[in-house]
Amino acid sequence: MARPRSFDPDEVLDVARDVFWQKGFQGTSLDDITAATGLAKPSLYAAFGDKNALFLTVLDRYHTRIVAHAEKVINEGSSAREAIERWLAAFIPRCSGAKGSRGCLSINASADGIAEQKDVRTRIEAFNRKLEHLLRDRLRADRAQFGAGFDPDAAAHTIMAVYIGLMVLAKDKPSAASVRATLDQIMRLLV
Amino acid sequence: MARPRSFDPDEVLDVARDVFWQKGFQGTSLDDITAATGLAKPSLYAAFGDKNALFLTVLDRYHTRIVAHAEKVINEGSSAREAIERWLAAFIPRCSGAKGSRGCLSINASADGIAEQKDVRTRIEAFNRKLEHLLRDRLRADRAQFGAGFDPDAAAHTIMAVYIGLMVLAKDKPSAASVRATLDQIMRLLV
DNA sequence: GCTGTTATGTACTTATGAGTACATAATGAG
DNA sequence: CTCATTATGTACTCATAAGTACATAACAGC
Repeated sequence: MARPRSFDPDEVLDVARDVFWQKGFQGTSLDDITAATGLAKPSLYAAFGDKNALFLTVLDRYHTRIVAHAEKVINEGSSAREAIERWLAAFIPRCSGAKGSRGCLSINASADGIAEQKDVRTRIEAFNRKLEHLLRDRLRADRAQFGAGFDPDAAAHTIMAVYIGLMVLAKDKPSAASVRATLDQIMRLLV
Repeated sequence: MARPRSFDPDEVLDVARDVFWQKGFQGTSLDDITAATGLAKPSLYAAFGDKNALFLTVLDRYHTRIVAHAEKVINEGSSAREAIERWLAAFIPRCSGAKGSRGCLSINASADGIAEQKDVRTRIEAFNRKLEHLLRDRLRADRAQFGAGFDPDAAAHTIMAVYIGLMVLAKDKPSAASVRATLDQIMRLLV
């Protein structure tokens, strides 16, 4: 009924995500995004609103995908311990070597000034809470698989802290073995 | 021999540090700093160079102080375990409640775009490495205080990951009890 | 083809922020 | 007191980046 879009919004959002991921929200200019996507500013504004709204959309997609994956992996199989180990191990390639050096978009945003905005802060906190609850609920459900002194809630929170710490340390491009060794340490808490 | 400074550079650096700490490097304008310090831009430039150089000076001071404190506490007393616990416990007020919400200047900088600069990245990595080595060296020196399967290097790295993770999670203003519980989990690795 | 509608590209406005020129003020030396 | 020297405050320049006005292009329906 009128001129159609010349681009796929999903593809554009993925490209924008990569730019934000690498440069941070404040470090990214709209010109960076127009250059990466090939779109002109008016097209971006028409499709996604201003820079803030675009970032929120990107961040939501990022969160949604990670949560969906976690929801699946953490609840898979009969052993809570093995499920969580599989989930953590899957992050090794993402927080070691050159590929890891960009860290995690959400955690990067958390330190960026953008997180002063309520909208962003709320989303990041909800994301952290969601992951922690997935871990906690699985550990609680299979509480019987662990020893007497085991505390599912504290363990879940500690795994989150390590997960986040590794994502920050990822910027130093550690070896996969180094990350693996840290995960092994953490797994010692799940007994 | 000429007109003297009207301000104490150390005080100004502390104020500038607080502004950078709260708003991040990219989120801080020189006007923010002039407003907070009461100094005009030419005075800042004459005393500390440009925004970059000022930030590097601030960051170095921050790192130096934390390392000096760690060097003292971690090597104090006969028990490596207790020394490290004391060191970690001292951070509880800094990564819980309202006071914790600014996190750690160094870790914030790590996610800020400023860390793309070699100068900054190098300093942050050296700082992380230094803290980790203090932990590692103490654990190695008192290796005999721990069990057969204990791995000082892996333990040191894991403590660093948790430390960093807690500093990031600090922005969510967790309770001191929550942080304490996580430290208790980590201390279970030092046996 | 013609028309209404929506997308696109160019070129702008506007704001903000880094950095500086220059005139002035405050000191110590003589 | 006078001068050389260094600090300060005002007011600027210049670059960058967000957001937009407007003319034009591409489609659907008639």
